[in-house]
Formats: sequence, C-alpha cells, structure tokens
Amino acid sequence: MPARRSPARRPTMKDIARRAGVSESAVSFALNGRPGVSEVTRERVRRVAEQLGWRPSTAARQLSGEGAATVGFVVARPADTLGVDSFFLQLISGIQEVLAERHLGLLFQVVESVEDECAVYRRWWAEHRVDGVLVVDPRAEDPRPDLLGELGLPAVVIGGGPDSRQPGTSTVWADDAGAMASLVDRLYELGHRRIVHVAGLPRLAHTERRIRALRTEAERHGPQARVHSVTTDYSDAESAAATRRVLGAGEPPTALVYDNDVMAVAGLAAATELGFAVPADLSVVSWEDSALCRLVKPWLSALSRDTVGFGRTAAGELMALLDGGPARTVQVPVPRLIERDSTGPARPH
Amino acid sequence: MPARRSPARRPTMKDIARRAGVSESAVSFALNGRPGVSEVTRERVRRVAEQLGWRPSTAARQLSGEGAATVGFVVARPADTLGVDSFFLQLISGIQEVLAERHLGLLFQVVESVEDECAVYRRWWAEHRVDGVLVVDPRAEDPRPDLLGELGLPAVVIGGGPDSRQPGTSTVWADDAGAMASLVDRLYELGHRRIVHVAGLPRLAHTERRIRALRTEAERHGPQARVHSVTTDYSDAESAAATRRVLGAGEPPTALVYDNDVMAVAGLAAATELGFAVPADLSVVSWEDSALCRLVKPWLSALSRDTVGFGRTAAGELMALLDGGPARTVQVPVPRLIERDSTGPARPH
DNA sequence: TCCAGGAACTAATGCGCTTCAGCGATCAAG
DNA sequence: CTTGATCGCTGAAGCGCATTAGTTCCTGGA
Repeated sequence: MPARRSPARRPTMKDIARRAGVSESAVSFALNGRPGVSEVTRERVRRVAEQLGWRPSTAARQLSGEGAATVGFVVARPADTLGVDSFFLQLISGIQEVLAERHLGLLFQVVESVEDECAVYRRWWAEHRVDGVLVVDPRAEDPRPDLLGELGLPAVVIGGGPDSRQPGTSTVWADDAGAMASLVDRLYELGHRRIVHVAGLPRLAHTERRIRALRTEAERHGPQARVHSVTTDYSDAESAAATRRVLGAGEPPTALVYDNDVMAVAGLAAATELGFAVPADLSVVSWEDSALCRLVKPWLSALSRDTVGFGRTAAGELMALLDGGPARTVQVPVPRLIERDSTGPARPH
Repeated sequence: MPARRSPARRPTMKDIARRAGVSESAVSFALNGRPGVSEVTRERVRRVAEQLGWRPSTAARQLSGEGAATVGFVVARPADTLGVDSFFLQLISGIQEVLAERHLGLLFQVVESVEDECAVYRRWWAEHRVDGVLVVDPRAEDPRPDLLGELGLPAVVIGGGPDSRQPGTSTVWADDAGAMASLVDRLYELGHRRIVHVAGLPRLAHTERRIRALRTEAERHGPQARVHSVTTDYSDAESAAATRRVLGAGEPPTALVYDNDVMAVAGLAAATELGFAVPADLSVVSWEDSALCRLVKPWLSALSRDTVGFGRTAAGELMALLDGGPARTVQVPVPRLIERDSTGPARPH
C-alpha cells in the first residue's frame, strides 16, 4: 500500500475509555443505553465519544452478535432493460429514506438472472453481509422466498400479491387487480369494447395478476368484450412491435394499456405512425406515471402510484421484521388513473 | 427475536478445521494460498470448505486488518431529478460488472446535498464500511476530494476533468471540450450560426467545461457566431421553460444542444408547440443517447457514449487504487455524434 | 552420527466490540 | 446490626479470521 497522507486512525472504545477514565465495558454500556452506569458517567462518556468523533465499527459489532447494519437489494434485469425505467431509482429513494434514519446501509447489486440473484443471497448470507433483503419482481414459482426462508434471512417481497404468503417474509403489494378493474370500467364507460393490454415480462407475478384481472373483467362485462393481453420484455422495441401487430389486425382495439411508461410512449409513437389519431381513434394508458408521460404529445393518461412511498413502506416492513415483528402482508394504495389527453370516448363503430 | 425456521448456522473455519483434522491456522493458510501447508492438505481443506459452503465472514476478515470488501457510491440529487435519467443505472451496471468479479459489494446511498454526501463518507470511514468510493457529479470547489484525501479513503472521481488532479484520488473523464468542439464544427458545417446550449446544473464541473468549451469554439469561429449557454436543473420543466424563452427572443437560435436526453425531449416538445419544425427550422441535439431519443418524432440526434463502459473503467481504476497502484487520470472515448432526424442544414436567412 | 535447516503444522495473540460473571460499596428490610 | 439486594463498575471471554511465533519431524550434508 502506498503511503497515504495522514493515516488518521479511527478512535476506538479503548480510546474513549482511557479519556473518560472508565473501563471499556462501561463505555459500551454507556453508549448503548444499557444499565450498568450512572447517568453522569454515561453523559461524560457520550461527550468524549462525540468529541473524538467515534463511530462503532460495524465489523466488530457484527462479530459480536449484532447484525450487519445493512440490507440487500438485488435487481435481476439486463442492464439495458434497466436503463430507462424510472421505477427502480424512485423505489430506492424511498427505501433510503427509511434506512438513513437508522443508519443502515443498502448493499445493491445488479445481476442477469434469478439464479444469479439466489447465488448473491447465498453469498451475502454466508459472508454475514446483510441483515435482510428486499426482493423485487416476484414471479410464479419463485425460488427466492423459499431460499431466504431456509437461510433465515428476513425479507420483504415487493409487489408480491396476497397469495405469496411465505413464513418469515413479508409482502408489500399494490392491488393490481383492483386497479385493472377500475381502469376497464372507465374505458367501458368511454365506450371501449376492444382493449389490448401490452404487458411486461410474462412470468412476473404482477404481470400475471394484471392479465388475470383483465380476463376476469372481460367476463364480467359480458360477451361483447374483446380484450386480451400480450406480453413483452418491457422494452420500447417489443412494445412498438406488439402495437403494430395488434393495430394491424382485422378489428383493431380502440384502447391500449401499457405496463410501463416507456412502452406506452413507444406504443404511442408506433400507433401515430400507422395513422391512428390519439385519442380520437385510439386511447392509450400507461401503467406507470412519470415525467415521460408529459414529454410526448398528447400527454399520456396514466395509472399513478407513489413509488417513493412504496419503497418507504417496503423498507418499513423490513425494519419491523428486523425488530422481531411478525411477517405481514401490507397493501399500498391502489394506483389512480390520471386522465390526460391520450384517452377519450371510443369512436362509434 | 421470533423463532425462525432452521437457524442454519454458517460454517466457520473452526468447522472446516475439525472436519479436515487440522488446526484453524492450517485452514487459513490453505484457503488463502499462503505457504505453510502441503498441497494435499490444501486440497483437502479446500474440498471440505466447498462442501460446507464456507465463505469468509467479511466482518471477521475486516477486523483482522483486511478491507471491508465493499466500495461506496453516493449520489446527491433530489429523488425526482434522479428518476428519469438513464445515466446512473447504466453507470452502476458497468461498475457492478467489475466489482462482481472480485466479490466486492456496492454500498449505495442517495442523499440531498453534497454536505450530506460528505457526512456519509465520514460515517462510512468511521464505521469501516468501505474500502473506497466512487464520486460522481464533481463540481467547482468541490469539498469531497479533499475530505476523502484527509480520511485516506481511495476514491475515483467520475467526470472530473483533467484539472481536478488530487493526490490519492484518480479521475475518469470524457473530453467534453473535444466533443463540444466537434459538435459545433458540425453544426457550423450545416450552416448554423446561432446556437444555444441548454446546460445542466450550473456548478457541476462538466457543465462548466461544456459552457467554457462552447465559448471557446465561438471565439474560434469568429464574430458572426451567436452562441451561448443557459443552465437548468436537468429537469424537463426547466428545459421547456428555457426553450420557450430562447425561441421567443428576437433572433431565435437555429440549433439547440441539450445536456441530457430528458431535456432534449422536453425541449423538442416545447419547440414543436411554438411552431418550430424540427429539423427544418431548428436542429436539436441531445448530449446523452438513450432509448428516449428514438421514442420521439423526429428521432433525436445525440452524442453517444458508452456509459456502461464508463462505469467499468471507473470501477477498474478504483480496483487499481485498492491494489496499491498510483492515482491516475484516465480519459474515456470522446462521445460520438449520432445524426438522426433532428439535425439538418440551417434554414437560409 | 549429528546437527542445521526447512517443511508442515499448531498455539497464541489481536482486531473492536458485546456480554456475562464477578466485586466492592451502598442501602433498605428484617 | 446483620443480611441480602441493588447499583456502578471492572475483568475476561468470545465472535471469525489473519498472523506471528513456536514446535515437531524429516531430510541432507559433513
């Protein structure tokens, strides 16, 4: 190692003990709010610690039984799919707000596949790196909750749905089915009978929930409904392709619902190119609100939810779990439809 | 703490020692490739370790002098400014690729201000949490390199520019000045003489470099050049406002250069709304290429750079620093102009 | 035949912290 | 006035690993 300026040794509890004229144990008791020292000593120790700029070494702390003061967050998506989506960074912002209060760190990792993600969990567990993890993009037959349960690693599944109850892991979810129901109701009210849902990755839990909900709604509304879903990889490319395909069909839909903002914008562009006027010929809805929705003309109507708050809630649940609370399933507010300029009455047949 | 299923104790070196019938020290030697054990013993120990799924506890390792096996990454921007920008997640992807090879963790934090960022560095340092950090968004009179030098925390400044040489911290940068020069040259070639640069946050180092470069270029091209920069907060809102302002002026520019993709798209929309045809009346260039640039009509010409590679390079430099190498200043390839449909010859006066 | 020297391994120590078992001193209860 | 309990504190052990200082055994050179 090359010589760095001012090695700047970190102060330890021993330094505090010496300066305060007490034993190390007393320092530990004082600083951790444990009984065993008088109030005056406690206060004196605190002052010395502060004056020295002392902070506990997480490593030492962890080695003597405490946690790692860190939670893990893995996202398994290819780098390019990750890029444009505003969802993750917003979610992380919310998570951070809660973690920062407790001085917990966030260990973040991007991987390619769920298998890699599981490997990361195993490594983190074996290396004692994290006290708990936040899991996103749950899917059908997901190996992750089982693995985390096996490892005894507290976890919160984000977007899991009410069915995904696993002992030891909490779930935070939005009622996609309810949102889909009210969205379809509204489109019906506007006269739309042929609706296509351009969904995201097929095996994700919330994708499947939305698809199922759409089907249920269609059945509820009777036989004249002509609705269906197509799945994509969330990319603008597949969205445009899917849009061209469905709009080129015999009886094109009069309303399109996209599972994220990027796809909605790409779809809008594709539709416009094909000569469809929005919203006169075609209504377009994005299932994710962001600045993007107001960057295109016409402004996109969107299902809006508080993503930052979503992250906050998830992190809060993890905190509760780390504090020894029971695993729970909590629901965040249902996304609300913001009607802008891309939706309107269906053109009469 | 509630009972969790299968506490699943992590195996330690002691377990390995017992199973392999040797002392703990022998295990340590064997597993760390140090001399002191025979090849056969080494191999046996390795097998036992693997079989037990052993991984070194980072905490213990760290406590006995090794590093934390973690690097830190702080971004100081308000949550909403963060959202749409594809830059950060791409950068992180690149960083991760390098870190993953070495099994290093990435500790990530979002804060509001540079002061908060400094506080985070201090805390990380005092808590022994990271071996080094990656610094983004360097600015004029930046307190961060000094602080990190003082703490002896190896750091790589991303986007620092050649001037920001600090002992102990490396710099990875793109030649914005060169890119600006070739961009202006090209616009001149197309006949543009009135150019406005809608820049990002005023105090950021690369913003200032670009503004300075633009001025230099203007002087080089002589007195008939009418170019200037306006600064914003990178948001679509400020971009649209700035665009309306400059286009409403007496002699509106014939070319607009935006410091990121979101602003370019917002500016394009604003210009279109004011009745400017792109590229007939007005050329538009984005200083950041992303899917967004091909989501709008016309497709945006953009300065494209390999952001993932940028992250890779930065992480690589940090690795070199951690290995005891000297601080360096390395330059990544100059962004290249991808001419799509938003740029064309200036309309003759 | 004896010893130097190296190879292969063990024992002991320390990193910074928490925690548990003491241990005087003080104090209320019997 | 004695007995136990309680308070305020100290000493020591231990967490999982790296490392240094032994220790034992073996080999080869004289």
